[in-house]
Amino acid sequence: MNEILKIEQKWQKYWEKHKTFEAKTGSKKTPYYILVEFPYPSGAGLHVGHVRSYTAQDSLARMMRMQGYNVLYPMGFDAFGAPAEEYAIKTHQHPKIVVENNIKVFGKQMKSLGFSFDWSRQFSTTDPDYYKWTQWQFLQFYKHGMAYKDTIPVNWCPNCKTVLSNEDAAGGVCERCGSQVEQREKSQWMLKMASYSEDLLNGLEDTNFADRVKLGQINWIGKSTGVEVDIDIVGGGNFSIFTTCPETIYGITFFVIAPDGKLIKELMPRVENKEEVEEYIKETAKKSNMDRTELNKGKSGVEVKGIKAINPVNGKEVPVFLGDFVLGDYGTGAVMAVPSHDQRDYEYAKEHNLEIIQVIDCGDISEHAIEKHDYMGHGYKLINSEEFDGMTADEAREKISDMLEEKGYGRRVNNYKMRDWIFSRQRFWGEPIPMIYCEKCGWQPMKEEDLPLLLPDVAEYEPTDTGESPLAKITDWVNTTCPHCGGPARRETDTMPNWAGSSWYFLRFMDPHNEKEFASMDAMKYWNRVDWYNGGMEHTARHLLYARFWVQFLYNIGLVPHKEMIWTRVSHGMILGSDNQKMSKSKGNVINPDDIVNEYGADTLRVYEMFMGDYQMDAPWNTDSLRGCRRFLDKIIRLKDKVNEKEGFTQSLEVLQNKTIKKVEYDTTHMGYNTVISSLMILANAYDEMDSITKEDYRLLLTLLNPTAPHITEELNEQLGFKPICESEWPKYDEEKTVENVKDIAVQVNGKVRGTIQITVDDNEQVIKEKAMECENVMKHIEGKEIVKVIVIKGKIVNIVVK
RNA sequence: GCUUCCAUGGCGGAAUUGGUAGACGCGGCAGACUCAAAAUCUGCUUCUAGCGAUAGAGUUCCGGUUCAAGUCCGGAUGGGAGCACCA
Repeated sequence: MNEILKIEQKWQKYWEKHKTFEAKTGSKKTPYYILVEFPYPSGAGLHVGHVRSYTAQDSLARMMRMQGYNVLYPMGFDAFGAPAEEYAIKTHQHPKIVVENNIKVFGKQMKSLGFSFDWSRQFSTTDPDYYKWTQWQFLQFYKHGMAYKDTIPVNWCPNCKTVLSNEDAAGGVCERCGSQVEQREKSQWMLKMASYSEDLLNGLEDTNFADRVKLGQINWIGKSTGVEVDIDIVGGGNFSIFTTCPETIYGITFFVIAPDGKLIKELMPRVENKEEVEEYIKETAKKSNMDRTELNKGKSGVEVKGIKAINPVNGKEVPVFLGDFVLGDYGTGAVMAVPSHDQRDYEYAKEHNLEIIQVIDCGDISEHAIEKHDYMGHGYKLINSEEFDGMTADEAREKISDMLEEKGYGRRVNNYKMRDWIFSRQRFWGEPIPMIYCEKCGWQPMKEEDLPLLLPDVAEYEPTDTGESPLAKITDWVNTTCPHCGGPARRETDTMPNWAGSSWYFLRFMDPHNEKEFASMDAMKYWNRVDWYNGGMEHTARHLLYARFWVQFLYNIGLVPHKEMIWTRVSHGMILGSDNQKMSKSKGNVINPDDIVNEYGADTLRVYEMFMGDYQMDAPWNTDSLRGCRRFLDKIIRLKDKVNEKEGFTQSLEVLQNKTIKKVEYDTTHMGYNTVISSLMILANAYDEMDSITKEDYRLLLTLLNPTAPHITEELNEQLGFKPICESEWPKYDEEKTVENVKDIAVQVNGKVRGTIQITVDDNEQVIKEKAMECENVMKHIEGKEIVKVIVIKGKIVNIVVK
């Protein structure tokens, strides 16, 4: 085994010394940018899951370089964030030191696996040279009115002691620690991401993302089309509601407004049951989102007495309720309730004994409401809806919307679930937000020339219960002067979320050492965009969405060449433990890549991870199967003994060789990594059956396997006396030689295989038919029967239909 | 509940996109080499019947389209993922 490690290290040193994988910006070769998500350098080290996607993209990168592309395959580290900070608190080290050490370990591990990264472009998001530009870009957001400070109820994680974005608190649970999130009113920096909803939706058309990735984003953006209707209050005043079902508007029997919204505050002076209403508002505020979902099997709420609202279409006066299922920050914070055709409204009406008016003739609703997708699909007609009676729901939907617009009662609008991006974190280990508060001048941006705003070196970085960042305690750092008036002022003490640095790192890789700009337009135009980006499915609604938003903004202010800078996005499946469970320390099913490299070699691990299954699906670890891959590489080594002195290729292997080149090329570019390996196993088996093979035969196999197993193939290639594979060209196949001259095909009778015949490429349909009829077993099955027709699919199959 | 993906031997998975289902690998069984073990090599390995040629069944289940369905269409069941009182 030591022999293998020696060989692997030898070639790793060779690549490093010869700068084999450094990409030259501006080279005349066709540029191609392959990206894998840069890792968070945790203390646990590299995971076998990293190895899977890095190897897959590495094999693509290595093949394409040999094909003459100028491949950019960079690597860096996303090192801001809570884990490093927590580890630092525990061990009383500065997070900077923790991160530096972890990065060293990760780098060493990656090098031991032979990934062909361009290490000259490496950086960490925590490098001041890098986060200077993250801060600079934040200032651009601010200067273009895209960043603002607002006091809103936000997701607060009591364990991590920080605010979380909606994306990080999906389901009311902290994404990092799993704690239940609380709602707290806090003043936060926000980025106006919601205003990009439509652009982010439309932009997907200019990408080649995998369907499941697109769908994930579409889902999260959550567009719904409907009508906003203005509702007058009896005795003056009004509010608006948003509905996606305007066709049911005649069925309104009450309205429900959000207890956490602004509307109820405005109405308060006119409310007759103030105490009751205020009590309900207080109770709601105490509940987290999760509680709201779980505790309300029944629908809680109180009537807002003294307030009656008017349905504009028929003048009907109905009561107004408070209900915590209505959210203050979605739509208008108020809804019309049509209990006959909405399950939630129905339950609320039952709970509070409210009137139910059926407006769509869809049969009995005494058990439950019949909802939109049912009545629309069935073409049911309207009733109790004045002049719209008798129209189908589909038709009425448009006609009623038209009417609302014509009469000025409302307008068609789109609503989105996606909110603005909560951009403040009350933690130490993040990019400081480069804003200064002055009593006289308010919030002021730092001067760009003063960036980077460095994190101070201090002894304490524990988060605080008060909801203030630990930076707030460092008065030397906090106290500064106002960039506008020069008077005394205080720095913002919150830091950015760790999604900030990763939102544009792929741009920096195009021009990583630029001191004047985050990346030059020339460099970005040369590399054009990320051609192929691999990452986890869990980043679809977060990192990838943030990154697209960030890039679209930069595009709109003229700083990047495309609105979408990422073309293809794919995601790999997880590697599970051998027990089919997610790998975790507590389950004891974690495989450490270092152990595998030491025992079997990096090439074996790489081949195994490519061979283990469908790249896009989860796959369980299996050490026996890994050993099988070691055996395969041993066979490759043994094949060297079969090499003879003859020139050129062996004639009888020609078709298989051409076919294999074609398949390896196609599969490598279509994520069929497992079948790349199996086709090479087939080729190796064919070689093994020969008495001897030529040097060229052998070198072909080594070259095709090289992208996946780069070390051992280089070594064997060198032993044959050839120049290194990584400096050679990829073999070309001849399409004509991928087809056998002679082939066995099946003959079916009535769709059942009854025999096989041998055909040649020259055989015409008539000849094939005759051969099929002469087949002994086929004759038995057609004897005495009437032949209805004979279907001949050239090169594939013959089917004889008989009666 | 909504959205979405998936279902093939003992296991991981192939199937040129409608054309011989089970490639390749793992595991298992039998054999060779060996004093023995490891390694390696050879053969078999979807199920049923048969010594065998062969025949029948078979890609979760039911139905349809087609000369031909793992693949396309409709329905059911089971499982994964995402969102979840979003009006």
